[in-house]
Amino acid sequence: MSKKLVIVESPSKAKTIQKYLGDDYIIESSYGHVRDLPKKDISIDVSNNFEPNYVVSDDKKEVVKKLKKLAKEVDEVLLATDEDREGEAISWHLCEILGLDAKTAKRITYTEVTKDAILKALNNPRKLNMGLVNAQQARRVLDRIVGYELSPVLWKKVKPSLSAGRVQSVAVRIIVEREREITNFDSNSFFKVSALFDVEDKQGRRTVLKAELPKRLANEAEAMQLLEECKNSNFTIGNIEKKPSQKNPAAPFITSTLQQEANRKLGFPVGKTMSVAQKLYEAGHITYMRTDSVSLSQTAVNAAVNEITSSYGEEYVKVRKYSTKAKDAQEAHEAIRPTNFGEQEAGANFDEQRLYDLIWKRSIASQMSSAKIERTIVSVEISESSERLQAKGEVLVFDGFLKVYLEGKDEEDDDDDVSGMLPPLAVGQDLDLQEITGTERFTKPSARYTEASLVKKLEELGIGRPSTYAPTISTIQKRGYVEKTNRDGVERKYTVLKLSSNSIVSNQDTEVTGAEKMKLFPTDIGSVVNDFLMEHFSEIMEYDFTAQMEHSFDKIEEGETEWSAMVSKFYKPFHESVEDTIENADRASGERILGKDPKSGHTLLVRVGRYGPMAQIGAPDEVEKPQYAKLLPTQSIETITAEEAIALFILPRVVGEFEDEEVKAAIGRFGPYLLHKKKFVSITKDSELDPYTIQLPDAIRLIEEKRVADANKFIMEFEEEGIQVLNGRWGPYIRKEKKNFKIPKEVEAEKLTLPEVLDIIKNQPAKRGKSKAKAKK
DNA sequence: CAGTGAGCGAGCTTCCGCTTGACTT
Repeated sequence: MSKKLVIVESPSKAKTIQKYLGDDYIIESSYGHVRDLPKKDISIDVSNNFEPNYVVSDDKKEVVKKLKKLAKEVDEVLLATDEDREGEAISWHLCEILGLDAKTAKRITYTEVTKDAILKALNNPRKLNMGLVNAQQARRVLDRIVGYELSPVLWKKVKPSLSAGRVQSVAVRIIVEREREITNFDSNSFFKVSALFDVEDKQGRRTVLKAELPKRLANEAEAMQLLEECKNSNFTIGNIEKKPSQKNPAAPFITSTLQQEANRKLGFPVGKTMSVAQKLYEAGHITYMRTDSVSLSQTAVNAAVNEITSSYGEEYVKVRKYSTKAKDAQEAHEAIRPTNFGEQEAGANFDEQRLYDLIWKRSIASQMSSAKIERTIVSVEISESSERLQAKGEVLVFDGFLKVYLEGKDEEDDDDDVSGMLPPLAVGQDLDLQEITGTERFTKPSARYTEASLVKKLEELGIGRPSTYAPTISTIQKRGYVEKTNRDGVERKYTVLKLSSNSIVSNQDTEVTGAEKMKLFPTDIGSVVNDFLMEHFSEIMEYDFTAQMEHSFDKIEEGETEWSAMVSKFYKPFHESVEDTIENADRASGERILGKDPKSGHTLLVRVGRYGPMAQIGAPDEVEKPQYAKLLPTQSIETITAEEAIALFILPRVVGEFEDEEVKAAIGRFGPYLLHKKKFVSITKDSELDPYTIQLPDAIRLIEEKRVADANKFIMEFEEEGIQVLNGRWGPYIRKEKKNFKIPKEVEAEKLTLPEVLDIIKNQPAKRGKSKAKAKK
């Protein structure tokens, strides 16, 4: 019997396929790409047709060794990597390292991991598609050139260790531009009018009908005028309009929509969604989670139909085919769905269970009938005004897919005020007015991005791939271009006019506006780098740069263009502008001159310095030694005012004297602190105190609290050995010569003896030392 | 652990897209 080796990309997939095939087949996994350009330098021979220097990555040496050995033992190797550009390239690299002839090697593909699909694929092997492989090489080489030529420009002109790239730099641009849009937004106020009427419901009970003025009124005077007219008006039902409508379910999940929905409904950051989904995938509960295809296999549709029929009834079934919107989608996999629809619950922990539940519901709902809704719009006439009010009602006639699942929204529309069922009403009916209010509202700028809504935007622009959304978002945060933070809102007053019992009262109310939770904000360094790249490398920063590139890749795939010719066409002008920029561009610091310091008369400016954003008094030509102060975490060089900048120089500030020594307040690397007798005391955020305004009594209290905490810190001490057992933030730990050691959970710290302590120190596992270990080499 | 911001120079940093583990301060 002849043996065959089938190579796929993912080990979980290998396991599944092994179940479908007999002992004649050995299914192994390549764990993704097996060769790549080394990290240390650009590794492309520009003068030799951009020849890439591919090497087997360190973490793939073992895999490659195993595959080589197996390839020798079998009669045939089948390349079953994903059916997309990257998958085709992996197969080609496998040929290269396994010594297979790329012209004759057997390539098999399938877009769903079902037994039928796999067997069909095995019977229809094809040859390697070198067009796809070459398009991938162009993609790889181009990304390397952009990343490895642009980043060093930033090291020279902005700050070391920064990075730029086709995907990440555009992601940062999106965030920077949105922030500026918000900063420059002029909020206008307007008035919304709504009325409450007393009416009888079906059972004859008094109930409330809410009606609104469909349009906005420009100002208080207009609102007041309408209310005045209403004072002496009668209100009657003018018209009742009923409109049947229907709602359709959303398509099954792909990576980007899963990330968005898990963020909206479960509050997961995108990286968490991916790692939880990975666990579900490895346990065999769901199909592959990195996909851009909304299609379901026939097997899956049948299973969903069975489940819907038995759980909800036949009238809830509607088989639907979804097509993928993104035009650059590669559709190498199915949509993300449960592998077994009969399994309503799965997952090893709460997070996995919740994510599985979401996937199960979304997939099931995608094959369910539409919800039927009857919308009613009732107009209310005002006898003394030409305006009309409107009441909207919605009745669910048939729930359909809503029985299971409704997609979440990114922003609540407060305009969309649909209340459920309306009471019975008749045309010409008179209405009893309870009250009418005119409420001042404000126009809002576009919302800041969350991780998930940024993924949505990137996907719309065709930038990035399912496997890179989460890593990209983490990269731009790691580089310090973007921060995910909360922001407190500010109070805002608004006017409410209320007409009731025939008199109009005007009141001021306050609301909190602009509060943000887990939103992406650009940092100053992010803005400075963005502006620099926009000025000197606008082509790469264009939102459609990737789309244009994809267009060229299509031509390579079709064999119209050589991949190196395409890269060359891009490289020449790009490299020239890199050299020109290095030669001629000024350093970028985002410097803004805010005016003069009133005390010294010297220039007051803000800029990004070596340690981040700072304010400075005195330009280099004015004074020998300028004064510097770091900006607060909430401030930015783009929006800080001169007053705020001057206030930064108040620190360090002497609060007063305590026990014959000065108490100083300042802000350091770890936030605000007090300094007294050479001891640091943090001014914690929750204490509502800050170093600018803190007074002596509060300062003394903090110092004394710290003394108590320090006193409780010591559990025991072995002075001769220089060992202490201390209470820390994460529980008790051992300290020796400035090194900390973890105490195993099961050990009671209070009862430790010296030999036990020494034992813990000796057996402490090495710290995670990836970077350190490498540095030593 | 907390205060820095001159200037020099060595050595380092960096991309995107496929995959999983090995780590948790």
